[in-house]
Amino acid sequence: MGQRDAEATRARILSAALTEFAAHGYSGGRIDRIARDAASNVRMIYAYFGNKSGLFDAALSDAIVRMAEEVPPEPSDLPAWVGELFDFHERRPEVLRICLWAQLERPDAASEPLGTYLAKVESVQQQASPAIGAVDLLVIIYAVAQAWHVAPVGLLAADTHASSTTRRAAAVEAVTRILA
Amino acid sequence: MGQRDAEATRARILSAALTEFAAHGYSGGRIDRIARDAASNVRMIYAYFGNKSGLFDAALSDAIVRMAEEVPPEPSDLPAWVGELFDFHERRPEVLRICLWAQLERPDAASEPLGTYLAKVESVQQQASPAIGAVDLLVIIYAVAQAWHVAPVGLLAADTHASSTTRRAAAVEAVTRILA
DNA sequence: CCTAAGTAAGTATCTATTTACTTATAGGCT
DNA sequence: AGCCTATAAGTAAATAGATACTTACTTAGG
Repeated sequence: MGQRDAEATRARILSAALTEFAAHGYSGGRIDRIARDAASNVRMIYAYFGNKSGLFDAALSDAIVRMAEEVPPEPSDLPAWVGELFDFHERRPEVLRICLWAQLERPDAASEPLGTYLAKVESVQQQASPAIGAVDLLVIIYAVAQAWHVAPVGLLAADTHASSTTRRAAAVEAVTRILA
Repeated sequence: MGQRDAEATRARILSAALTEFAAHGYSGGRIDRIARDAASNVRMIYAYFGNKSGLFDAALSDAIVRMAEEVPPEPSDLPAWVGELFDFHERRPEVLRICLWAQLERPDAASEPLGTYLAKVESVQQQASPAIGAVDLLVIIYAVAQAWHVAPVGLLAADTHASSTTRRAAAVEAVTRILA
């Protein structure tokens, strides 16, 4: 294990790719920058990931898997879960950003790793009411957790003395009321 | 007013730009395609809008203004308003898409036209509770209205027999409960 | 006939991808 | 053990195609 460590290089490239694509998206992301940031080489990227889209998809999957690990589905306490999702998005904004970008630029990419969350749907089913189905409930909770990240900046600026604490509380309270 | 109509050409370019940027984003959007789709010319785009970012910002502002006109703020009945917002996003997905893209690629662009919505904050103030402030409430409502457009595709696929009608009802119901 | 709308054909730069090359390292052979 | 070599890791430089933006020109119409 000297300077030649395939796994380590691969991991560095993946990490740099997440940063780059989260910041600039797929078509805005630059292979050269990723190679430089990873202290590696353009050629290695193609050796490991085939092409740009392969790299993007790998970075995306990696990010989703990481999220699924850090914020495991918790159907028994959905208000608590929205709080944890909120925290995660504050802690790791790159994950949400690359997901949003994937949604816009490559909507068909990496729907796979989502299986973890899908498994939760059934458990939620019982909490769902006739007015709001299980999947719709999850979709809404997911949206509430990231609401402040997709809200127009101009709107947020209106909140002169806002803190992430009060926002988090608002998200939890909203989901609590939805379930009431 | 023959074939030479500056206003009409400008409008065609703007419309084509909205379509293009909504589909591919700022850095993915192609000036040549916009010129072709507008049945105009690359040179005209630069004559009217200066450069690519000028064109993007113009298309974005135009879209936001159109939204503000079609779905006017209605603080007195927020559940009804979320329903109308939901309908608007179904009717004109380009507007939401270009807004999301602006959020990611050019977060500082075009916060101006949002003033219309900001004016509503005060009216909402009274409906806000200590747990959820006025701005946060608007942010959440805004997020719920577009929830199905930012939800991972894989999650939506789980909803085998979903319709926009039931989704709309879910959004309205969710906001109703939040306000209860 | 003069101004502004419109057109066509560049140009310089950028960027994904490849080709041709160098160096480290694991493992078989003596 | 110590050499030798096949293979995988790493590098540098070229290429081919896009793409934002310009320059030089043409034509409509008041």
